[in-house]
Amino acid sequence: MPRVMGERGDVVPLLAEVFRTYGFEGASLARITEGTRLGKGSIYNFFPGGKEEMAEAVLSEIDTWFRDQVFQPLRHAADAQQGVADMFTAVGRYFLSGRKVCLVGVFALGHERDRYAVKVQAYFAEWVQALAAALQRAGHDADGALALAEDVVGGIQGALVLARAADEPALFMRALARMQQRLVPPGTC
Amino acid sequence: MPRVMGERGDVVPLLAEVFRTYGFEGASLARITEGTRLGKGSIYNFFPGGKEEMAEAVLSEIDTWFRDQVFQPLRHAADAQQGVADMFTAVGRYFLSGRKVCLVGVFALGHERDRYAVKVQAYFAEWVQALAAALQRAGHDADGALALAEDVVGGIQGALVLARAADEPALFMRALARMQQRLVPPGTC
DNA sequence: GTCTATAAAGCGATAGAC
DNA sequence: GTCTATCGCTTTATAGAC
Repeated sequence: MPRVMGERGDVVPLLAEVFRTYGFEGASLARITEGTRLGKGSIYNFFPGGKEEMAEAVLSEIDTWFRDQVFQPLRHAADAQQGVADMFTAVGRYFLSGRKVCLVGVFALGHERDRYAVKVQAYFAEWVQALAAALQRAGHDADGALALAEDVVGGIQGALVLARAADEPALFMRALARMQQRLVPPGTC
Repeated sequence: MPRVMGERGDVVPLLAEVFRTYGFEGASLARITEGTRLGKGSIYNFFPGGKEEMAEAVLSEIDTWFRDQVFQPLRHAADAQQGVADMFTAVGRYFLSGRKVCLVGVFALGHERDRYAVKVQAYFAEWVQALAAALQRAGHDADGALALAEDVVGGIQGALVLARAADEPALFMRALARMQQRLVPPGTC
């Protein structure tokens, strides 16, 4: 059989884009078929569980990406300071310099939180924890590192809100730069 | 005719709650009638324009509340420092100490942003501007005040995301306290 | 694996009785 | 001003041809 086109994994990024654009309830099957260029039959062949399974797959892929590209580097970078800097670079790229929104954040604010509580909770908890560990290795005390990590992860989410509200992606990058500046001096004053 | 029950204005807060809980697309008329305890007939009597007009009314009420309770005090408080402190108090109360989400933030992240672009944009722009003005009156230079204002307004939105993701309202109040601490020393170091 | 056709339910909105 | 009944459309999901 000549596998004509993509596997299930190829569809997930397209699905993510649809969910990001319209939210879970707004992502109708009409919009999904349009965004994936796949018929309903194909979609349900890949995701027999329907929209719920699609969102689950999207969240899993996001989780994997952040674990590989952000959380693990934060935890295991030889130079903790550099690991934090790399996080800002990766995050700026991931959110397309402020033009892309965080789906987990969207789900967290909406009614979707209840259904995907575990994954939504784990995503932010792991991010804060990994960043706090890096900051501690860079010289901060435990309490200060945790507080700073919460500020930064929250600040990133808030900057995405503001950037999209103002339709001004540059606002996000400016906020990222300021947060990074706020972290670099561990013992300086 | 014995006016049995509420006027249009009494319905708006109930509508706001429904939109906050389910988002615009998720706020079906079934959920709206349940949340307002009004039949479809009554709803459409108050809001002939349907859901769109309902959301417009909700956004307008939010805008009015923040202008009266937050933006104007920030701009005209005799003591700018105290005006900023009052903002944190008002915001903490408004969002029920982190148990309530910001509808404008939800709309900003979602597809609703396009339809309500002007109001969403204006809400955050006015907030940042009013806070920056207060910070400048409190001793910050213009650029620093604007940057700090963006950090704080964004930080509030982000803290709401994190608090709801973790289902831990206290996280929001802790973030508020840290942001306030970051602002009070204008000339101290 | 991909499509079209279709079923059953829910949607926003309207009409008309009271 | 509030209700119930109903319209037409869209929704999710399934069935079956190819």
